Amino acid sequence: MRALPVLVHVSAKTNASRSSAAVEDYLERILELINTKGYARVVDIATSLDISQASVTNMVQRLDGEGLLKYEKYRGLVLTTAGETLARNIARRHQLLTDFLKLLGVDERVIEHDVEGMEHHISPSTLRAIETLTAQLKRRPALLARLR
Amino acid sequence: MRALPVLVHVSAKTNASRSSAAVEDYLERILELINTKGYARVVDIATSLDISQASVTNMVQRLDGEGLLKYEKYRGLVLTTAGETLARNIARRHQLLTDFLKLLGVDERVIEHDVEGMEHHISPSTLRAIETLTAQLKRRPALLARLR
DNA sequence: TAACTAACTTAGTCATGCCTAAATTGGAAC
DNA sequence: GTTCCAATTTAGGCATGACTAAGTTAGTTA
Ligand SMILES: [Mn+2]
Ligand SMILES: [Mn+2]
Ligand SMILES: [Mn+2]
Ligand SMILES: [Mn+2]
Repeated sequence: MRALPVLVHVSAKTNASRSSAAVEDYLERILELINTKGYARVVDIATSLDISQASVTNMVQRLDGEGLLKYEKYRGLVLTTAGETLARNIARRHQLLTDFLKLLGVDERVIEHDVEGMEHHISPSTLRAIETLTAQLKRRPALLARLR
Repeated sequence: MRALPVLVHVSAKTNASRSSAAVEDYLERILELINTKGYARVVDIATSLDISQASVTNMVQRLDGEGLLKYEKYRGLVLTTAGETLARNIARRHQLLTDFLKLLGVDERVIEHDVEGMEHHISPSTLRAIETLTAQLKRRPALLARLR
């Protein structure tokens, strides 16, 4: 009689590891479209992200495969709970960074650009730190004035 | 007699456009190695960035092609003026972000990780804003204490 | 000086994401 | 019910940047 395997699951199913910046950008924009238009069609996502429709179709199918949204060919899509959680999370980072840089007086266009990249590299503890700082700064007009 | 071409140079030579995060990481590390060990060999860069030697050789040849460093096969490399400028620039962003997050009391390991990603998305004006903020915060111990 | 070997390069492959061009689909208009 | 066409999907490519495996090089050592 042979010994039973000790480890049955080494890793459940190539666990959703870490989301890439691209995945976060798609999810964030999809949630935003759903919140403002009520739905997110391939053409909307493509226009909004300035990416070809073909690329969007491709990514949407991939996100479906990863369980971040449910997609029906030629029809439409809805975020799953997992997808919406990720979307809200990246949206929060985007918003916080934007608020923070606005407080510092950085130009809107630059903020847009920089935040779009930085948001993908903010750990929870860094997020909290900047959140706290932002809150404190907001009640110190004197200091804020000196920052510009 | 045919008409002469009107546009000889549409774009000098696919100008060094914008450096990728990878290029910046390589240049930053190369400069750091040169400053601490006096030279940067392929094996050093590979170990330091935790990337295979083959990948480093590949990138080093590419950076040579882009005029960011001079490379002699099997021998060694030196940064060009353009390469060193870029290297110092990314190093500065890295340092500033690190200082800033340290001030906020973020854990060293987290800082390392986040800065390594964020540093590639900081425009000059955002850099200046955080620089100013950091300087002001440094002379406000009371406020800093409240941030932790 | 001949052998050894760490460092290096080359060759071939892969994943991620993006593109254009060429079908396909399905709802709206006639 | 057909036709039309915008939206969508598929097919085929390309750039970036990483990997492993298989050579090559050159400096050290015996
Ligand atoms: Mn983004
Ligand atoms: Mn965003
Ligand atoms: Mn980096
Ligand atoms: Mn760095």
